[in-house]
Amino acid sequence: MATKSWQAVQDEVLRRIQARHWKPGDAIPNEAELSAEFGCARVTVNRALRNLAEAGLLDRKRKAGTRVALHPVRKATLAIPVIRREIEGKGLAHGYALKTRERTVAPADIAARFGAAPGDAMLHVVALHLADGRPYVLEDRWISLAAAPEAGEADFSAVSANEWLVTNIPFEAGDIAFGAVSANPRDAAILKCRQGEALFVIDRTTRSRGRMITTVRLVFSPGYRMRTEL
Amino acid sequence: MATKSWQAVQDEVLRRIQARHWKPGDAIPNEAELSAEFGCARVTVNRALRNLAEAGLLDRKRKAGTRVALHPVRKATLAIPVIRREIEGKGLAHGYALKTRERTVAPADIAARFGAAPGDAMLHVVALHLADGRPYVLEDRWISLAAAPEAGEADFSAVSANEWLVTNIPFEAGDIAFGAVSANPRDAAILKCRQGEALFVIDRTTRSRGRMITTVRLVFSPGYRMRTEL
DNA sequence: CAGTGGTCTAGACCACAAG
DNA sequence: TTGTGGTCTAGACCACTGG
Repeated sequence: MATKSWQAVQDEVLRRIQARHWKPGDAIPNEAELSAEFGCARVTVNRALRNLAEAGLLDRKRKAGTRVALHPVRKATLAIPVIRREIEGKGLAHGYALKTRERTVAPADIAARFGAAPGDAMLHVVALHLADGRPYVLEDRWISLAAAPEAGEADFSAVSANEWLVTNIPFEAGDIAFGAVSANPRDAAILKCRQGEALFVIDRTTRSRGRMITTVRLVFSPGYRMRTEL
Repeated sequence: MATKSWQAVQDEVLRRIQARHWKPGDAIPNEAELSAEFGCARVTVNRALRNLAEAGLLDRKRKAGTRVALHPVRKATLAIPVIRREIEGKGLAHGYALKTRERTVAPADIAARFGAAPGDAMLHVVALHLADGRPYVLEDRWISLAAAPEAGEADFSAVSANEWLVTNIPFEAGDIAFGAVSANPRDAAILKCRQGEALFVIDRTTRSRGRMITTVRLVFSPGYRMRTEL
């Protein structure tokens, strides 16, 4: 049997897992044996197995070998585009309205998130994104002027802070959380929904050059759903 | 300059992007040139650049070359473990209580999701997962008995349908959506929260052997947040 | 047509971890 | 200690696609 490409090897291994030929917890043959069986180079097998391991279907350890994952942790990959492009990607017209933009000191909870001194200068920007003229998502953002002084020059009236940051500040790392909140009076007023309505939110903080740059809460209009395949 | 491992190459390329040495939209040198500069094999450069492209930071096309992405689409990878393990992973005790389990025909909306005939036999299972004795998530699931007849034998009183399916039905593909809903009377009663409270929900459908197997709505207790790094 | 990324190979050495 | 995956190399051919 000459299984050539790494994708063919991956497919065959996947087939054996799904056919329960190799069961969860089982050790599968090592790379040398598989490359002999498939009649290909070991690197080819390595690429296929590495890929499956990244997908969570295999557990690999040096010396211990490769095993079929007992509890396959499905990895869903969410694409998080710039908001304008997310809307345009749905074939809708993107609209944008800056609500407030003010230089101020960070309130305690925000400062804590930044690990910043409470008195540090920050920029607080609130804006609404629209899709075909209807409220889509409320962007409530804090930017550290100590970490990103360039942001002090941008006025965010035409280009959203979301987009300005992506194109102007090199990104490094961050964390993101998803949740649900009840619309507070401000949310309801801006998004034109009822108070207390369930809204999907994303909280994101971004670090760059080792420092906290920005933290944002995105509050989506009622009914918003974030989808992906797995 | 001898930059050896593919990770070192990746780091150096990342550095040049973040330092705006290579700007968004710019074409960067081809693999042969970079491998010469770094004093390594072309495959090593290929691995580094491929990785960055998968992460959304580079756009690669044959003949056209490699460019720094104009609108880097951040990819967040969500790990979606079995619920029991998610709870145990937080150091909490997992509890489980089956609420209802009934053989019935699919209501129209569910049948539509399955692409099944409205009269097809289905299994409807509702259960509550607890963390340290407190309601954690409500699992409301439909299973196609036509596609997974083995499920008819399982009673789901001790092992949740979530876990039973993962260990007994080979997975293939599916889609997943995240959103927010207001607690309806049943949700509120089971999760012991107020009606109308904002709840985070996950809707997931899973296909296997080319057929729809199951669709589930997970309704989380108030305050639940799903986190990840990016 | 020709340049660029995509992949394969055979062989080698290394790094980690189980016993 | 030793087996296993992780990676690197040099060279080769292929596949796509822009000009």
